[in-house]
Amino acid sequence: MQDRKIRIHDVAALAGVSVGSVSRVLNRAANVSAEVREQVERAVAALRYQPSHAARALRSRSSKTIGCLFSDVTNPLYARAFRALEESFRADGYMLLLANGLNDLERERESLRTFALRGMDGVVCAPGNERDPELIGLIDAMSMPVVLYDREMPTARTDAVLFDHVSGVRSACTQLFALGHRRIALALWDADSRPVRRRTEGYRAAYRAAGMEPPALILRQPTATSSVFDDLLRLLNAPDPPSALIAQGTHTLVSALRALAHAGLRVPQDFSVISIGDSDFAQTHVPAISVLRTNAGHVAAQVRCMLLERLNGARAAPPRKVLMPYELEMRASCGPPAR
Amino acid sequence: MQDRKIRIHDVAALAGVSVGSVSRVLNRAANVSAEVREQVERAVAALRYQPSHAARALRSRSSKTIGCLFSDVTNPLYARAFRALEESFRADGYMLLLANGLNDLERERESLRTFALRGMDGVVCAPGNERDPELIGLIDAMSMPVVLYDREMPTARTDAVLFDHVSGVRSACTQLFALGHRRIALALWDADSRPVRRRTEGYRAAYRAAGMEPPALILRQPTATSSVFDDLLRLLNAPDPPSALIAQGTHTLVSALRALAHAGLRVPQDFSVISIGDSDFAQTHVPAISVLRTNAGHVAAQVRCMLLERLNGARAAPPRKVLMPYELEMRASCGPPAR
DNA sequence: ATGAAAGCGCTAACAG
DNA sequence: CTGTTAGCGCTTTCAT
Repeated sequence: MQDRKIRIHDVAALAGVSVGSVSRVLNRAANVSAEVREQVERAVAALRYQPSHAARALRSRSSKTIGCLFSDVTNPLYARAFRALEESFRADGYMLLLANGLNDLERERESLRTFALRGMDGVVCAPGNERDPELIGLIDAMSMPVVLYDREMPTARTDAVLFDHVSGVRSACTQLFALGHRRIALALWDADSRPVRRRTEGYRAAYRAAGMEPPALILRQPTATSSVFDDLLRLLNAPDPPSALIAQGTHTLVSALRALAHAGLRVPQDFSVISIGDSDFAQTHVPAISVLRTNAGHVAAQVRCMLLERLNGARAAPPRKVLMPYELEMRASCGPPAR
Repeated sequence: MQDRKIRIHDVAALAGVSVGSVSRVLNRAANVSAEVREQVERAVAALRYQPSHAARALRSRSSKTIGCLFSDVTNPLYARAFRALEESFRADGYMLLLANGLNDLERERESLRTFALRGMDGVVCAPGNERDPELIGLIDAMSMPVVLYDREMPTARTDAVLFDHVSGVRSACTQLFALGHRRIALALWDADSRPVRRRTEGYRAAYRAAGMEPPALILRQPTATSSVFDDLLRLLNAPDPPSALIAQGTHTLVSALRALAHAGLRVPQDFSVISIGDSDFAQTHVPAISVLRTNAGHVAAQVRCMLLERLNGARAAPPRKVLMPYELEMRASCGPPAR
């Protein structure tokens, strides 16, 4: 059985001090004599005292909990983000409530409402839809600080960490240009989301910066789990086929590799591949697949920093948007084009 | 801004009733006249009243929160489990606090302590180590109901949902026997965990039941992400090679497929493959890989049921262990052996 | 620096 | 069936 009946009062009694002093020792640790502190700590240890979280939350108006609203933890991107966030908030005594939005507006609204209701100290969220007015209104109305995770919402006056998709894709293209590639295919999901829009932007920017017209080699999948097999094969059999591919997501990557094998193309001798987003698969594939990836730890540290700053006073400061860089890790899947 | 100042008192005033009545309307909804209820509901709506979760938790001793301790959400198995649990508890107003144990004993202990401290109404956990005495002690000492997720802990007197690894692997073997296979390799991680032990057991049982001696075709990887490439290749080049493989985890599966391709074996014409655990990869691979899988939704429903039953009185009932069946979904990766 | 006392907002026990 | 009241366990003034 848990020692569920030991209250701060008992500790005070055993230590021979007042409950106020015990509370002071437990919390800010200022204005307490060394003597009292020691007595209290001894009593706490002896009784195995554990302060009641609920009482604390009620009185201090802080639940020491961060609400996370992601579309789906089953997506490794968010699973890693969650793990990193948990890690970065752990030392501060925060725990994370996780809710899956599943791209369902009503669900996302409900989760946000629940977060408000439960008095989350902060919220990090990545809604499926960046433009729903009700969702924006809800976020703007949140009384606790919110950080948007790679989302930009029209009028939401909140902080955001944004992945630098433009530079990421641009540098991948530039890298491939340097190897001699001129026709690079880009496979994305067809969602009208910031990441997809920005990646397209980076792709075009790279071509323009290199003095070329962006080619019509962008493949758009309807969902994250649809195959690019047929589409890529068509491109490969058309005149003037691509010699390289930048593919978003493991799923796309796998089906693309299958299409390449089917077409009799070897990686990297005949065709180069870069994946957006790292995975065990990309790492252990033979040849290992080059990837464009963000550092979940860095991103989480940034989120933590923004949230804690707001919590420590800067509630009304203007919203900040921080751009997180992509790293391009070149592995064996890239080489000069065949010829 | 959130309407953070509206208290139950305000609602009572507006509705012209007492706070007690408001509370009754909000909660059990018994012993309230239709008239009062309507007044209260009107007032709640008008004021957009949201009861304070902290106050509720403090007074009613229920946080409406379930703690989940999994080794790593980054593992799709647990990500899916979490999502299913969230779904099954949502309707009851529970939210889930998720902690990653990362197979680190100290971390797991700390998470469990935090769960206790924060007054979780229930806990579902899958510790990395099933035998650590301190962890067992901690779990036994939890004051709220705990459900072990595919773990068996020596003396922990808690409920558990257990996957039926024995029957699962046995049926996979039997299925392969029926196709004509006699030499089936089994690739597992080398963890001394219940799942691994049970799978081995099922494998042996299948052979014995078929009147054969279990062959020395079990491969053990040190970690979940190590490759089986070399080991499988060695087996394939040895005398009397296997004609089928049952592989645990996507990682193992991928490296195994690579080894098969390397050895010039086609799936399923020359070699059959069954994966333990489903994945996008298994589904979209060509040929699609047969899988042994559990239904996360059913499992979650079972967990919910066990937890709620305890919460509704049966606190002291003897611990129950429920075996969850594996489903064998045969896909294109299996066929009769070559010859 | 410390103690006493006043709540935080709600539920539950008890009157009526 | 409804109102009143006493806390849940803690933090935080306010005196001292």
